[in-house]
Amino acid sequence: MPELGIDQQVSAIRAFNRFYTRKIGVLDGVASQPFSLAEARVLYELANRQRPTATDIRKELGLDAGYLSRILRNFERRKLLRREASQTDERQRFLSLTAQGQKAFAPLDQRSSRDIAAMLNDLSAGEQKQLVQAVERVRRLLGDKMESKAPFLLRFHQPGDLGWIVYRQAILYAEEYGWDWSYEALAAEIVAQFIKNYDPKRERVWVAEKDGERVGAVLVAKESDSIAKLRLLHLEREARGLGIGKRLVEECVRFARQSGYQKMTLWTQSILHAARGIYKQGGFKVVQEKKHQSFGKNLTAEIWELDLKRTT
Amino acid sequence: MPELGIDQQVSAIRAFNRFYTRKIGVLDGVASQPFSLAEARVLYELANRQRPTATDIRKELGLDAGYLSRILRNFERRKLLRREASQTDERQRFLSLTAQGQKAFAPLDQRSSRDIAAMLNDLSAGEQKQLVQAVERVRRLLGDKMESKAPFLLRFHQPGDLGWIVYRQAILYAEEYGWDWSYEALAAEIVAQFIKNYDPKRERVWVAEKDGERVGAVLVAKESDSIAKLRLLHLEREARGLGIGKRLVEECVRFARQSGYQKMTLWTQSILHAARGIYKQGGFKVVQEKKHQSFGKNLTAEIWELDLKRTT
DNA sequence: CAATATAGTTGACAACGGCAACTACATATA
DNA sequence: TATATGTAGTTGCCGTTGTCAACTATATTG
Repeated sequence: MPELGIDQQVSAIRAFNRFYTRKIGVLDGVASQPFSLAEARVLYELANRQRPTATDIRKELGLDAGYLSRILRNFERRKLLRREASQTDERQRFLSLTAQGQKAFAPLDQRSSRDIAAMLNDLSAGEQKQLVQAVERVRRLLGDKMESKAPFLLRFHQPGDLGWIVYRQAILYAEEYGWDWSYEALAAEIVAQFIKNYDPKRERVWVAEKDGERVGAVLVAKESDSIAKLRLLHLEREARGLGIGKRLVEECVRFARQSGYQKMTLWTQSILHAARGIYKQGGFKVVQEKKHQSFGKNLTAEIWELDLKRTT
Repeated sequence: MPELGIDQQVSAIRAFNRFYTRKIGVLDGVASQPFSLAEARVLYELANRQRPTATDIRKELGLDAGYLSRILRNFERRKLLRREASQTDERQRFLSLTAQGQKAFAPLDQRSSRDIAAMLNDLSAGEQKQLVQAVERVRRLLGDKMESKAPFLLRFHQPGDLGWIVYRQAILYAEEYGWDWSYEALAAEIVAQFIKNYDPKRERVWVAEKDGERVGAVLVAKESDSIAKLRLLHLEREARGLGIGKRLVEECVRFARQSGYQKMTLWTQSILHAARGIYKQGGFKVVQEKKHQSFGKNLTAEIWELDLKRTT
């Protein structure tokens, strides 16, 4: 990939800022007639909070206190706003929209939604999804802690998932541990064998998704009639520490029990600390260790096992 | 994937707009002291165009003509701006920054760059790349025709590329033709075999990138000492029609000739019209056809060949 | 209790920015 | 060639937006 220098990155971001500033300007439709931009923003806050104080809004929007005071007085005069004195602090007053205020906000809100819907409508379904994912990625990268509605979701596999697993594992282990292409070969081989002999009743893939993007996966393969093998567990960096790995392994164990296996086994490397922690937590025990040279590094391989008959 | 309704998409975009508006506000540092927002924007345009007229700027920024006129007069009074009468049209005057104007613009520009650089600096290298890619994707989706500096770029393979090929092919053919998971099995198998027996001198992978993202790939595998096999050619939808497929195949043919193969062969399906067109253009000929049932569909497979000794 | 901080208000005032009338030149039409 | 229409840019008018600082009233701190 042609590495971009920091300057090029900066100018890419600046270009985006100019572009998007204009885009938003167009979407705002030169501010919604009866309200100035600042008023519209205040209105939005009033509509989307429960009984804020003036200071809450001032801090959120970074407005001048005097200016805000006048905007609010104006709203009150127009009977859009109600102010109720606080019991605990007589300086502050709780703000809320009146029914009339709600009514005034609605079209403004709808217009904005309609404009955006129209914009989305020019895109195909796939592009829409890409757009939403891209903007959410930007927000997440720039540190907006979005309370993702669902923290994460597990599902069975879909077309492309197994290729994705090879793709991501190869990159992850190359970046983090410097493993060479032979690891990708191994992963591809495992996946190819898995699909070719796929037994839906006794084998399964789980993919973890967060905000619509794949963030991890694992698969259970049949080693023998009584032994299940857990393979290719991995989590994307941004999804670690959320308990997703634990859930994936738990699902595997549950499935293996249900499918009548006696034992579950897995093969891993001693340096994969995060994964090891998860296995340990899941009740697996190391039963064998072996130094070897693979993937361009000196490694210590480990075989772990879990007895599925015992209820831990 | 949990399909988002249009409403959820709209609200995701709106949330982003609010978030990003604030972000840009912060980056602008409450407008750069000696200039108002509008002035700063005008200054930016003046600095980044060669001899625009007032109307050019007015249209670009959507400013009121009177307002702009005053801003420009103000700049001229401050000796930041030079206006030269046009020969061809005596109504208009060409605008350009004086040396002093450049000097006034520089810190403003630097500040903006510095702020963005600082923001980027809080991210890891990988995250920076993701951010740039995400904003560029947004721009592209929203129809900003960015003259991508390089239309596209071909490179050899890196970790993850082969997994990526399986991943994307499986999804593409599932979406476009409804092929089932057995195609993914085949692709994974091909890739696994390819890596396992990889012969750097006589085998090769090309990946096409556009704006830093993979958009297509192909590989040349050794069928026998004298026969090369072209495999797994594909292009992402957004990269079609740009001549990338043609380039990929040309590279394959060139490489195969250079590596001493006598003949190049490939296997494809009659319904893959786009790919077929590229093969035909590359001089390949169909030498065999066969109906078969695979990937959950009734298909007609074709074997194509190209004699590498003839110079077409 | 005095000192200090916080919530919110008010007046003064500079700047922003939209509108419309206007000049000067250019282009189309007959 | 005369006339109409269009475009580039300027100017005055004027309401709106938004900043600053002074001020009141209540809370908090030590």
